[in-house]
Amino acid sequence: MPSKTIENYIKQIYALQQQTPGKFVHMGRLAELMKVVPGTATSMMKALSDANLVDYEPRAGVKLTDSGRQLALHVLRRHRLVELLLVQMLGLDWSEVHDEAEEIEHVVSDKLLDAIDRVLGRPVSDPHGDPIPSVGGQLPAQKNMNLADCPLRRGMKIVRVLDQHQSFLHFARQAGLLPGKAVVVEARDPHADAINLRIQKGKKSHSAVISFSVAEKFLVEA
Amino acid sequence: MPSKTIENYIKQIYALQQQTPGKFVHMGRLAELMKVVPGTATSMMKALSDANLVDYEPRAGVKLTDSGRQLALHVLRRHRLVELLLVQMLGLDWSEVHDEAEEIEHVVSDKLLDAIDRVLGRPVSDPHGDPIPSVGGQLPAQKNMNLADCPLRRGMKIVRVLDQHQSFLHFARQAGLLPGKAVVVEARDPHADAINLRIQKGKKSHSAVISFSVAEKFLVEA
DNA sequence: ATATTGATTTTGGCTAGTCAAAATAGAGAA
DNA sequence: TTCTCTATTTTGACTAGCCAAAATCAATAT
Repeated sequence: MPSKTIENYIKQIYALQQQTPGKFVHMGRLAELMKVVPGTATSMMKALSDANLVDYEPRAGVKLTDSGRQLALHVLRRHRLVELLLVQMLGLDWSEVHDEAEEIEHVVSDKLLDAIDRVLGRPVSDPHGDPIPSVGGQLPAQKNMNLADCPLRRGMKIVRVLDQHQSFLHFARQAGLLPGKAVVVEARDPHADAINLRIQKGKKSHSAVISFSVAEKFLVEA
Repeated sequence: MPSKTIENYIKQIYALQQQTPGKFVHMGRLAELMKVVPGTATSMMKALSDANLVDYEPRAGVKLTDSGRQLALHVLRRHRLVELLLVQMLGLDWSEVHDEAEEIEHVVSDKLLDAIDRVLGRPVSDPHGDPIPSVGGQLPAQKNMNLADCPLRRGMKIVRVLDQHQSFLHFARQAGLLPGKAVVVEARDPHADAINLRIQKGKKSHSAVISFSVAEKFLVEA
């Protein structure tokens, strides 16, 4: 079994590869996000390469192999099912489950994972709207718009929040920007880096202003 | 935070101290149960002694300090609440939850633990009848009889099963010897090392024969 | 009082994962 | 083409846990 450390490196590489598909993940960036010095990342990548989890090109970077991607998706499935369990069955707040799941994801057996999947009713996404990979490691292709590029003055529904930091999620909830909520982009001003929103809250609605970089964190559909 | 390894040593020492209260736990026995060589146990005990979790007397053994016992009970609380969660909310079999909980018990935060405790309705014992320590580390004193020393021909109720090995629990269930079930000891023959039981199963009942050492694993009350 | 025996401790060495700091390679500037 | 700068890699060292095997202690037998 891969250690918790290995699973975390693989998960991080997977996330970085999503940002720039096809490109190598560089040691500097990886080390920074894993909070280790670059030399540590280098030696770890050699180990992962020996384990056939990554392709490592010296001075270029790494890419996940098929089995590396497989592992990443398996960890992601554990993480997201655990998050949903914590929110739906144990009543934890959606803003705090990410950190809890970060630990638990490494100790969930396949049998337990299936039990969780069953009691939750085979869900397809977690509390933040992130899709849950299938047992076989399939991830439904989601090509969503976000609040920075969706049509203006049209009713949109939030389907996913990309930033899982606790403080950001607190802000998101306080603003009413939760998965499932309806929202309209009323105007965008690139020079001011400002986007005006109207957010539905039951029968009422209120407005809010966010920057483009924040808007990109909210995926929406019509 | 104590590592998973430390928590496991402390838990094991606690269990051994329950068997022979007041006495030192010897390195040989501890090493055997932790599946390490004796030298490893010795050096670990020095570390735990430095951390003020045990009192270590060279060539005599160890005893838990107050904070060691505190830690043991905290781990036990996590273990037993997790077991109950797995059985009651996730539908896992009581015979397999021990091993799962063995891993999960090391990654459950206080906040999550309280959430589990809450949704389970502040339970006092786990699926095997083992009492759950309080948040403060209190354990209700249970002085139960067992099937080897309880009165003959009297209706008894099983309250706890001490052996958590999967195969033993399979046997226990198959024999109908689960916590909550009614049972009568019909006869004991020390020379044959045999105890005759009559086990209630709904309206019906069936008989079984077990040895004294097995009988000691079933705690009962009138 | 001495020798034997068995448990315990010590010593040296191993792996996983990490850091600090020196060495090196490659991309771009001159 | 050569120099410089920055990212990357290498080297040496550290901690937590572990094992193998030699050394030591204490209890018992002689």
